[in-house]
Amino acid sequence: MGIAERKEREKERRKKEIINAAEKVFFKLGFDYASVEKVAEKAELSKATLYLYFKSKDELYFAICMRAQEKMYKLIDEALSEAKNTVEKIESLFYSIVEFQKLYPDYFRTMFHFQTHPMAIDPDSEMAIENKKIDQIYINHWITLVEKGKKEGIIRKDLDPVTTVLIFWMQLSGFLKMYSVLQSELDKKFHISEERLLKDYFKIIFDGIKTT
Amino acid sequence: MGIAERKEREKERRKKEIINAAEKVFFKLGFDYASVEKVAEKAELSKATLYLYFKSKDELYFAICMRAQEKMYKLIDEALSEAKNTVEKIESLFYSIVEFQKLYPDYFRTMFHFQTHPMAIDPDSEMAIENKKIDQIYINHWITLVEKGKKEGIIRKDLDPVTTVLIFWMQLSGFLKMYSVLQSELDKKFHISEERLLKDYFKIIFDGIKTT
DNA sequence: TCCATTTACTAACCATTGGTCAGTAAATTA
DNA sequence: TAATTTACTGACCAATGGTTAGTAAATGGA
Repeated sequence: MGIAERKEREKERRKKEIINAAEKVFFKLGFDYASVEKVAEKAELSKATLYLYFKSKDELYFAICMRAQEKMYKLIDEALSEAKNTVEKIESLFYSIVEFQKLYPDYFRTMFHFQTHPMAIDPDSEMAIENKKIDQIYINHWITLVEKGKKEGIIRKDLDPVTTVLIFWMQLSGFLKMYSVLQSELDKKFHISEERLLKDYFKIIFDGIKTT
Repeated sequence: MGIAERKEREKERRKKEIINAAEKVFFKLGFDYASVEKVAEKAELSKATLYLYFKSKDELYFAICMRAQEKMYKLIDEALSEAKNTVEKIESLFYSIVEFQKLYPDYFRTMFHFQTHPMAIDPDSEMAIENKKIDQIYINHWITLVEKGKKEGIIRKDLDPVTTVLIFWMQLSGFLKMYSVLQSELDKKFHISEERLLKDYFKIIFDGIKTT
């Protein structure tokens, strides 16, 4: 039955084309000001057709979030694989997330917006489950990294690994969100260079986590 | 000319009544799902009347932000006035902002949303100028606090005060935003208590800033 | 007191939005 | 060739942020 498979492939391709168009529109206008109609135009389809492939504007947005997640974790994997020891691994985890925001500011913005805005995504949908699973894998990965750091005497003994990872993530993504907003006026308004800010931030975080 | 003054007072009162109504609606539904029509209903006025007092939905929202700012700075002032020395002052600055999010989660949400979403507010409007001025006063206040901390040997010499204050604010407000989102699932999903999280966060920040 | 003007307000409207549905033309199947 | 399924769309709906033309009452001057 080659036809069914071809149709399946074509359906997937169309879906990707729609996400490509959505990316362009959402990145340009942001979630609030982007319209489904504009995405449809960019995809050269009618709006009604988009709703055959995605249940809602939120779900369309979520599809982009999944691409963002993929990009970020890929970047992290690359950085971690190059690190020689636990210290380097923890440090490069930090830097690769910073790098993610710098390389793909639109993807970062999309991800953060999703994390901080309650959206009407079916939590039992295939996409949502896949998304959560991948997150969980990485979180566990980082927790073992912190545990290793504690054993090796790199990280303070009085810090709980789960709590530390959570704080690390909350604070870093929150910081980067603020960073992405302020970035343009950093020099003009505060006379601070980007490098200086990131360097000092790094110092503050790590000398807090490290054993002294 | 008592009439003009009475009219002026009544205008101000009406404006406050509208902000009160707006607060209720925005807090309940969030910026995106709140409608100007609903605010008008709550204020027992027509929508068109609201637009005589506020240029746009964004400006209405901004009025609530200013109340939020007021509340926060008031809380900070109280905490700082009770602190006995520089260490206590810096610590209580941290805690009072945390306290602000806990006491007035809606105001915090409003403030953060405004800070991270580009809004169509006239930057030359009276409100916007007033807002920026107050911010500037407090930022300068904190910078001198960090400078004092450096002189007294409490804060590391290699940190630039301006950068440090900026990092402190970006990271803390970002962290609290994530905290407000995750709060409800903290125990369920990560088996972490709020106190533990905040305590460890405090530890991580401060042992990074302090001289060792 | 009478009349012109200003003030405070609104009903009705507009363009745009996210989302729906009845229907169609082409591909597939039997 | 006829029936069915697939992929798609035009036209519609309710709700939204924002505007406009107009009204009724309060005010001020004669």
